[in-house]
This record gives sequence, structure tokens and C-alpha cells, in this order.
Amino acid sequence: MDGSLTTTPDLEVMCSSAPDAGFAIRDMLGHLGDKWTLLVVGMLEAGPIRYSELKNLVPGISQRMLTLTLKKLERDGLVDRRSYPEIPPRVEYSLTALGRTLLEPALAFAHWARDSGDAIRAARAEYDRR
Amino acid sequence: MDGSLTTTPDLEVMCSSAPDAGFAIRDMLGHLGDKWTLLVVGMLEAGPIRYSELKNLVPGISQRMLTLTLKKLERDGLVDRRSYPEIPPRVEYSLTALGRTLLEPALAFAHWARDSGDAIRAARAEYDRR
DNA sequence: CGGAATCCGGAGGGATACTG
DNA sequence: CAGTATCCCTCCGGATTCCG
Repeated sequence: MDGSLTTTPDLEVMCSSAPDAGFAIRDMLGHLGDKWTLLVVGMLEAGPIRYSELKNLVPGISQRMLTLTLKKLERDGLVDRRSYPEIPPRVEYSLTALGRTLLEPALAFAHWARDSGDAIRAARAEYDRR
Repeated sequence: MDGSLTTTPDLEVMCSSAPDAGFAIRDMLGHLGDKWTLLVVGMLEAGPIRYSELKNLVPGISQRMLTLTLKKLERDGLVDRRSYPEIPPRVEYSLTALGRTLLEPALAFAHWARDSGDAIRAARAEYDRR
């Protein structure tokens, strides 16, 4: 085999080889690719964090969406919810082992977004100017 | 500085340090994090590809969404559209240099989705059983 | 072949008010 | 403090039809 320029279609292979695999990936992307999920996961990197603290950390998220996002992540086995029966109540969220594996791609994406934001906005402005 | 266990909040830092930076990242995630974008970008890995070919490759996408997704990516400077004035017409799409930088995080995410799909579905079933 | 235009249902998601 | 419940509206996205 020649290692010169294997174009390795990759995603194409993943989708075409197993028909339901493509389906699953599409589902996962549609599932986690919403407005808040990756952002919330990224915020859980540092360790256990309280609900209100999380809310303050994610700029602009509503209580509703934070709750829904956390519930979804908990259901998917990515986030662990631990509530302490005190008054006032305290609830801490953290990533599970599975959730921590998502951290890497999520942060990679966030870093890309940060680094490419300017270029994209520039391209957009250029495109719109004509 | 001690290099023992720096928890490096990362995304938190990115959002809290510059207020508009968090805004931008949230925007980018909300923008690219839809049902099809990452999947389409992944399919463009191999090089220039025709519209209809792309449509066949992405399982279940409608003409409308493929067109909209490609237009958005073109506007963002991530995809290059090249049309050849023949009959029947032929249009080829490919990633720009900027678009190719997105490929890495996108594929990382897709790979994660493929590898974690089973575990997540299992966690979901477990969660729903009670 | 590669779209554009239109219609339309339903999910996504914000604001607000209330609860334990 | 940490949610839940409700209202309401935007816009995502599928199906269909038409055009160069």
C-alpha cells in the first residue's frame, strides 16, 4: 500500500459501509448539536459545579434550557447529577467517564470556533457586500 | 507556578475573560451545530464533489437543506462552489483552506459519535426503565 | 442536473410566574 | 437555591412543485 496521498473519505466510509451507522451519526449530531449542549459540557470540565454557578457561567442561557440540557445529558449518561438534601438545596453536576470522552471533541470545536470566528465574520461580510 | 493539577477551566476562561468571546463561541455553536452542517463538511473531506453525489452520500437530507447548508458554508468562507456552464449543468463543492481546518474537529466529533453511540443508547434505555 | 419558491407542521427555545 | 409549568412565537426542516 502506498502512503503517498490516501484521501481516506472517512465519514463517507462510516456512513456508506454500515447503513445504520450513518443514521446513528446523523442522530447524534442532530441530538448534541443544539445551541447549548457543547457549551454546557465544556463548562463542566473543571469538575462538580452547582446549578446556579453553571447558569452564571453560560452567557445568556435560560433556566429552562439549562435544565433541559442537563436532563438530556444525564439521560445520555454523560452527566452525573448529585443533590444534597440541605436548605437551601444544593445540586452539583459533573461529567461521567463517558461524558469526559466528549470533552475532547467539544473543546476542539470550541477552540476552532474561537480561532476562526474573525475569519468567518470577515468572509460573511465579503459575501454580503455583493 | 505548580504544574501539579491545574484544572484549566478552558471554555470558562474563554467565555469569562472576554465577554464578547463567549458570545461568539455561543453563536458559532448555534450556527454550525445544526442537524446537517458537520455531516456535510465531513463528506467534503475527499475533495470536490457534485451536488447530486453529495445528496446521495448524506443519508436522508432533503434538497432544500443541502442547498441551504451549502449556501451557509459558502457564505462563511468554508466551502468553495464552482459551477461549470455545461449541459447538463455541473456544480462541484469543495472545502476552502479555512473549511479544511474545521474538518479536524468535525471528524473528531463524528468519530466520537460513532464510538459512543452504543453506550449512550444503553444509558438512555437504563434511564428510561425507571 | 442543480437548484429556487412556496407551503406548512412541529420542534426549539425565550420570558415569566410559581413551588419545595 | 434549584428547579417546574405555562405561554407563545420563531424558524427549522420536510414535501412538493417549478425553472434554466
